[in-house]
Amino acid sequence: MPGPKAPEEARRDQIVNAAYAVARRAGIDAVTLRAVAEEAKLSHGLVAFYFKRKEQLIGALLDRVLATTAMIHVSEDVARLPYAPQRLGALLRQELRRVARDPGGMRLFFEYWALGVRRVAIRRRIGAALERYRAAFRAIAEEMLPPDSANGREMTSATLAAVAVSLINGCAVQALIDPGHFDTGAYLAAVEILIERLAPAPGADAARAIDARRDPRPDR
Amino acid sequence: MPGPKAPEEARRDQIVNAAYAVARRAGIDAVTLRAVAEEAKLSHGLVAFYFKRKEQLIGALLDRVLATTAMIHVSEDVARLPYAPQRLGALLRQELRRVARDPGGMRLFFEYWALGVRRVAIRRRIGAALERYRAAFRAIAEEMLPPDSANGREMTSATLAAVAVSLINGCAVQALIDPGHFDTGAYLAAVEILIERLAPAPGADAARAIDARRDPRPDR
DNA sequence: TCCCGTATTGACCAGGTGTACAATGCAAGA
DNA sequence: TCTTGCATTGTACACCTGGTCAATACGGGA
Repeated sequence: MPGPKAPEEARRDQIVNAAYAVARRAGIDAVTLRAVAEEAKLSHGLVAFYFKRKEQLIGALLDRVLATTAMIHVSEDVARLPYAPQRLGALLRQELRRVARDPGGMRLFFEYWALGVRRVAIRRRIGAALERYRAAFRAIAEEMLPPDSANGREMTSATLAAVAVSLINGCAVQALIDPGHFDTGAYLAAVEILIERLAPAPGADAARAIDARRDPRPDR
Repeated sequence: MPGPKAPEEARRDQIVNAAYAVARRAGIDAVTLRAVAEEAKLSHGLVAFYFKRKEQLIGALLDRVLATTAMIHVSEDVARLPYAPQRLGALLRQELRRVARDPGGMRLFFEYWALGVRRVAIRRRIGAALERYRAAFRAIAEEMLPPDSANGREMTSATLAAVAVSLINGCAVQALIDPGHFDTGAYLAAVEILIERLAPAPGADAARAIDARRDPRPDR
């Protein structure tokens, strides 16, 4: 099973790496066999040899894009926070920072999103990725909305997770298109206020202190 | 000003209409001079004659897309609502309904958004459209966040408007890619709960009951 | 009726695309 | 050393793109 097919797989990785570089630099439309081949210092014939159809190359590239934009990693520091609203806030803060730090990845994600509108295979994979993304928030949301039905009259963990994902993606849509007119720091502050309003946390200040220690104040 | 340049302008409209139809059916990539010409039952030479550069056709098409997706219309019914939170909720409901009723338009908007990432002219126009879109919400938000600084510690009308726009665009991103796993109705309900939590409207008994429980924020 | 100006057409071009494949290079085994 | 097998190359092809432009169709004055 774990055959030493290293060389062949390494070539494929090299090609996908090159495709990723091209896509970041000039967009998905610019990911042509020849452009990728030049980036990888190979002949375009070889690229076509390893990915029989261009669609396969685009699909392999999508793997990488989703891995870096729609994959959430709950760090130890975040998981240790005792109150769910704190964790939700910390996670939102983490993801919004990622968007601000690596806008290129998010741009690529949206380019694929638009592609997925017409191509079923891509659409399904993006839908699944978003579903996994929501699941990470849903786990936290379940703690925030306990059986106390008066608290969440119609609010379920699923919808709260969807709102959280909306806040991230919606911010990206606005911030990436004109960073000048969009204050991500203020946006994040507003989101945190919303969270407190939804489920006041006893130690909100503690959570802020932790984040402040790691990153002294976002721009202003 | 009302020059009888009707015929020439009518042709351009006809061409843009055809381009819009093609874009809705098959995406922006499919908007080629020949495809548009065929849709309009003209020769591709004529399309190229009226729009010297394809970029101009794409630009004219963007006008139409923005007019139907990033243009907000506050109806009389909504404007008559006495309390700002009510108007905010009604506006969000209206826009989310529009997204659900005409997904094609929103898809095109995002396709252009992705295009704008690389093309400055498009990016600027989309940025401006989003700014106008936010402005509509900002007007309402200003009423919701009066000089009562304790109410909105860091929350300004601008950021609240940005959050509202995020909720719409973020919902579209999730709902359009896999309508099966996304309950827009539940999402809207959650958003309305958030609004009540943020600024309880007189007459919303449930919201008041919750607030009575414990909401006065410990400042700082 | 002819005539003329303009709206319209269709052929043509240069460039770029994905794909196929014969021709090469090359390194390891006999 | 020669041979063999495979990774790699470059060429070729059919198609499509945006753009140009001479040739044409056509409709309304004279």
